[in-house]
Amino acid sequence: MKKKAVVNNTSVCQVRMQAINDSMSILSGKWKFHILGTLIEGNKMGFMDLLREINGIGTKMLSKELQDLEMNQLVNRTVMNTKPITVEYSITKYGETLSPLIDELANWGIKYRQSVYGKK
Amino acid sequence: MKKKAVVNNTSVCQVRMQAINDSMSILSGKWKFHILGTLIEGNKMGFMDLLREINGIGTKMLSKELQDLEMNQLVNRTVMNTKPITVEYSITKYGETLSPLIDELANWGIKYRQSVYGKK
DNA sequence: TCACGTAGTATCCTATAGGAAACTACTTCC
DNA sequence: GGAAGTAGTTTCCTATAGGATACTACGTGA
Repeated sequence: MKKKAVVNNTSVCQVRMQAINDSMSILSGKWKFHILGTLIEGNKMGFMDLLREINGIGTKMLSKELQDLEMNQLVNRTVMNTKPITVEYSITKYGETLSPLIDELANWGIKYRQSVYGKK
Repeated sequence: MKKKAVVNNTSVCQVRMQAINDSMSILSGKWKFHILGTLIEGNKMGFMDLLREINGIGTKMLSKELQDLEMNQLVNRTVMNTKPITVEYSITKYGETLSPLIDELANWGIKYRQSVYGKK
């Protein structure tokens, strides 16, 4: 039996792997999907709105993750010149392209839970 | 201006958040998507095949992640009674339900890369 | 007998992710 | 003047993810 060559270490597979790495590096961490998901369905939210809406997140993480997402053009941050200064976060058009991915992730999780606890 | 109540802290949103948490806890880590993706397109692979195919992974991580995935019924591990003992890893029917998610992730990453470096 | 291929385990180490809590700074309401 | 709401920043701490390396154990072919 001869040494089996590496099956598919070029072109398509490598591009795919790289693509998955790219996606993961941008969407990594415990909170990105939650933040994006929340902004997708409730557009225009303040920092405190997000903090209340996303169960368990703290100010440090929210702040840091929002900066990451802004840097990657997935969310907009607009400072409003209101009486007490407020900030509006919203999803960008580009961020909206993540909608199917997030839906897929959520739906898979729901199906998973059903398969574990039995559907009722 | 009255205190704004929490917008949506029940039912739908909470279920969605929980679902995303479920998915993420199962698919967490640097390598799960790569392993699953590789097994989806190249069914029946040995440990060493995977090690060679997945660029950058080491034996410890591969072993650990495969155990996780097996525990969650996403991959099958079958010990073959061949001359030198070999092991066959393959994706389960249940694991295949992740195919659209992985495709979505990969395609998004590809589009992202194009948008950053310009399409050529 | 020794190198090589199979399939992992075990050990050690480090970087970072992420939580808790306190603090800043500004404004408005009471 | 003080509480409370806005939007964060800073500091400190710890758990864990993950890499590198070495090792086990078994069988085969030269």
